[in-house]
Amino acid sequence: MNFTSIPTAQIQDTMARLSYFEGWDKEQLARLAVGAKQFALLRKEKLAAKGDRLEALYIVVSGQMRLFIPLSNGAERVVSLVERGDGFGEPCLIQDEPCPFEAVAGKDSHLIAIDKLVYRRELRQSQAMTERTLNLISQRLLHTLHDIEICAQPSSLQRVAHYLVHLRPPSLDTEQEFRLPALKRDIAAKLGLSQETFSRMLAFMAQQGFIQLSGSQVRVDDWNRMHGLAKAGCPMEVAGKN
Amino acid sequence: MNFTSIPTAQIQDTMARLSYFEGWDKEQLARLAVGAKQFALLRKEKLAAKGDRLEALYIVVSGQMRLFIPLSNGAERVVSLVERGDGFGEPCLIQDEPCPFEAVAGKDSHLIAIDKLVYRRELRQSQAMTERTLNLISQRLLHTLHDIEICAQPSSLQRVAHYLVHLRPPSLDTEQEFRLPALKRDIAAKLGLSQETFSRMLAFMAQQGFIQLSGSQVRVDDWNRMHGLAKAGCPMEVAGKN
DNA sequence: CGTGTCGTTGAGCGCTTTCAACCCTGGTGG
DNA sequence: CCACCAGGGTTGAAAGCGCTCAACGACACG
Repeated sequence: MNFTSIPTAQIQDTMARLSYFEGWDKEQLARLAVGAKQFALLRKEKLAAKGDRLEALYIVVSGQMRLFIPLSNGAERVVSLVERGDGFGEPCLIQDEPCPFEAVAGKDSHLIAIDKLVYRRELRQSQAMTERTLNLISQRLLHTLHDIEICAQPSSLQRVAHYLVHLRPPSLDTEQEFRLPALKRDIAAKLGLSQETFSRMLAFMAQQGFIQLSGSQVRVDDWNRMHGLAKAGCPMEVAGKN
Repeated sequence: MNFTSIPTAQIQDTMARLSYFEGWDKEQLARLAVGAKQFALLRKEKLAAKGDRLEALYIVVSGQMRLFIPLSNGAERVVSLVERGDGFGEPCLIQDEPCPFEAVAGKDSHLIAIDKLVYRRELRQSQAMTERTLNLISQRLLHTLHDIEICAQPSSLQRVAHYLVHLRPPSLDTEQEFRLPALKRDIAAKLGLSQETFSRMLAFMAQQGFIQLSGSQVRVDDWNRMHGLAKAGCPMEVAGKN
């Protein structure tokens, strides 16, 4: 964890450019920046272990953080992949509870750490900030429920189909080609699948003409058919010849 | 859905006795009670479908609500079992998003519905209420993450063990006997297991001396051994004779 | 050209599900 | 008092799906 000593004013400046703080008061940011630190993490470097007491709110400035629950068989269940402009740790700080996941850098990253006490003090004193945070956490809870919905799908094929469908939102009316937002391994771990199964399902969908894929580029020609896959329990039929 | 026309004052009175509103201002409750309705639900009666726009915050006065995600194979993935004094729907109201689950009465129940507009107005105007709600939702997010952790366990035996361990909190230092907090069917659906598998795992744990059970009464003699089960990937070994 | 990371493919096993029948309990009405 | 029924739960047998292990391929980097 490489602390590059950076003046508060510059940290505040960086914060102002992050989507996390979009629309926040300038004075609010100034107060939050007090005692905040910026630092770098190397790929695979661990920031927090499951059960740790977090001492700060973390915001990703660049890179990516993998939040996951370590499993007894050595595997991981990815809970969230935090990209630039997003943060994590609010519920732990607010409730003073141990961290429910492990936080490891997925790439070389830069983060900002906002001191826990400062954070809580500001939260207590600013209605606007409390509201924003409530919105944020509500959003995140809904998002988590949606993740659960995906993982609850009875077959792995449906899980992947559901995931792809959920990946559409950014106006893919004309552009139906996109790239997977993370390593396939991590996506698999988020869907509760092994890397191998995820690969096989993608291959199957390609072979059946649901998608075309090269590397992490994916093209979906017919979203309706994809929706069908997500809902219908097509039992991965003979797949021999159609 | 049987609306028993009840005066606002009496609803406010009922609210004051619910743990959900513990410590809230009396005036706050009075304002929230305006436009609130109390009603009864019969066992299995549906209150909201997945995708519905909720028009109220719901608080359970008696009975139990099952919140679940319906699956394509007709099964359900229980997300939460809401008992007396708890509520649901806040994130949907706050974010104005469709309901991510289905809400059905698990038993004959009585609920209070607090009008969406009233709720949001009060939330906007009261720092205290925003804070409380933020705490509530944070708590719920952490709880949901823990549920994910349980469901992520690689074997069903570990899932059940984890679940039982998590059921301990209420000072079971002396009293290590308790009863399951819901129908086994619903617990199974919350663990992402079929009813049959859940039954088998309990039977196995009983046969191996991890627990004693009669009906929904469970006694755990050695919590350490149970912890062991939850973490170690004991692959349901031969179980023949020890 | 070696090394590390990411991903694909193949073969085999075993757990979980599914479908089925059966048991048990409590309530109801003749 | 007992027959009957509905709901909840248990148990058995069979089948399939996803995991594990392992080897291989592709690609980037130094």
